[in-house]
Amino acid sequence: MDQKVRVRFAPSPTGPLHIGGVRTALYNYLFARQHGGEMILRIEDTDSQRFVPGAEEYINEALAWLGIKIDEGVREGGEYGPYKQSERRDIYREHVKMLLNAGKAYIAFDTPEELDARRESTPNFQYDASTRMSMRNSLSLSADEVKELLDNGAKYVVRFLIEPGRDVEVNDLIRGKVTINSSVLDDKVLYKSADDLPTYHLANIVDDHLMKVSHVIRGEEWLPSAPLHVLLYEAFGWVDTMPAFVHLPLLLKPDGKGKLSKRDGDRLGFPVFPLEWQDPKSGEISSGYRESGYLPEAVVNFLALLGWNPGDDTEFMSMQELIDKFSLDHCSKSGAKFDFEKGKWFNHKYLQELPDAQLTELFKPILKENGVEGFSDEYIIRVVSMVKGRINFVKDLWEQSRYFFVEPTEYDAKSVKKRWNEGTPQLMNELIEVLNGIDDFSCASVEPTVLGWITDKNYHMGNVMNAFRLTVVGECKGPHMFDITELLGKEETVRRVRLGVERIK
RNA sequence: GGCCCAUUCGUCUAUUGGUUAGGACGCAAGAUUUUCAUUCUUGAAAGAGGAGUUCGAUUCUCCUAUGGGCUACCA
Repeated sequence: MDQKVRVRFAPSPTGPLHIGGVRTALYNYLFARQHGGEMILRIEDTDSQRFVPGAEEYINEALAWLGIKIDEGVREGGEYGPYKQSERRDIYREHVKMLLNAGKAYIAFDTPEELDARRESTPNFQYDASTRMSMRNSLSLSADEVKELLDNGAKYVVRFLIEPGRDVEVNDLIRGKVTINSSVLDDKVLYKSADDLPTYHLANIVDDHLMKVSHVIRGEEWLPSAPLHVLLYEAFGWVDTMPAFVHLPLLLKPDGKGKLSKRDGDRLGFPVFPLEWQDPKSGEISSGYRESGYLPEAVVNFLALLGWNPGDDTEFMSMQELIDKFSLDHCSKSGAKFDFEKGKWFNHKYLQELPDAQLTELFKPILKENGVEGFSDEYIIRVVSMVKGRINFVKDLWEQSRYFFVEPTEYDAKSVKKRWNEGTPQLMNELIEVLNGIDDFSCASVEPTVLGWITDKNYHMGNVMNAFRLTVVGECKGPHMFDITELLGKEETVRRVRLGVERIK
């Protein structure tokens, strides 16, 4: 690569960053890091109508949480700023003027209402070479008329003049050559006088050029307008430094039709946003991966594999490994359905890798929420090490281990029916005596004693042990029984067996 | 409707003209166990359809079908 790699992630602050956007950011980041290049975060706030307060902060926080580091941006600074499009108005005005003076763009006065009316009356209406002379613009109107409208402060837009009948080629690094005829393109609005802002297309091209972007890596939804962008580079005379285009396949709904959207999360019960988000207007809350107990490393790993693979069977990769292995050659061309189950599995695996002490720190706030206090770190760490194998999320820790902190108040009906019969209370009373006779309550000491008692009396191992478990845990599940009793201690264990005898019917 | 992109197990994907079409999630069965889970082993499961090109196509070309995207003074 003769040119320094510079990529950009350019979200618009119209809401929380979507998980598909996160993946685009991630691929940009991996590509930049691998090539020793730079990553720019540009805020594309050219739609004053859809601006949502808090969205920009959300984007920063989400990327930081995931470990996607930005080199240049609104907060980071850089020599090609400002990095927020609403602060680049002068630049855009100047470039619009360049196009206008060169005769590559023109001024149009048609109001939104007029355009709607035209679309209504003409099927498949398109503002292009075939129709522009019947509209109200600087091409169809006389110079005097145009001047008068302008002098009177009429609202206008600037449209790109597209020559029909030309095959425009876009060279996409994932898809290869994509050709489209310019006749199917319309004279896109480049600038609106109403808010003195450009539209995406103009701002995008001007900024990418000025910011010396080498690779435009973005979602596939931009592929149809890529030829327009190529034409814009031509119109400005920037073809020599035009960036390479990469259009990533989309993330699709898990259950069928369309691309993954905001609503799918709540409908299907998984987050589509990295962080929890509360809509400032409606107050509606959308769940986030962070709040749902996902580890950022797991989210990154899982997301990286949705549309890319390392070319072998490797599945677990740290950010650094992803950076080393990433390649556009191994990006897939087709959309990927979002498989939430696999995401869960990734989190499970990453949770197992986490040191117990660290998991414990994540668990503590949840304990507090459930009103549990006064247990030592050492105790919690031992609990965590015992039950972590059965969790997918940090929050699962509570359900899997609550009996270590509070006595059971209910006993699982199914287990009671299966494991508790008339003779059981008597059996448990005997067990209490056996337990009372043991001084050293470690697993190594209690286990042989209790098992020996069962064998000597010729009792049924399964019946006794399951009933025992029922009184201590509340249901027939959990780690090795004598590991539980060791941690609970003699007094508490005996107390629970007694309570069980009283309560279970 | 028009234009563009795509199409391998249910899902994510490997295989870039010659493979018993591989792996992972999920699912099922078995092993282990005093329980549940973990874990381990095994299993079922795929190249959309039709024409070409070729000695040979999942792989190349075309058509059809299906899916997706775009078609705003949104990005």
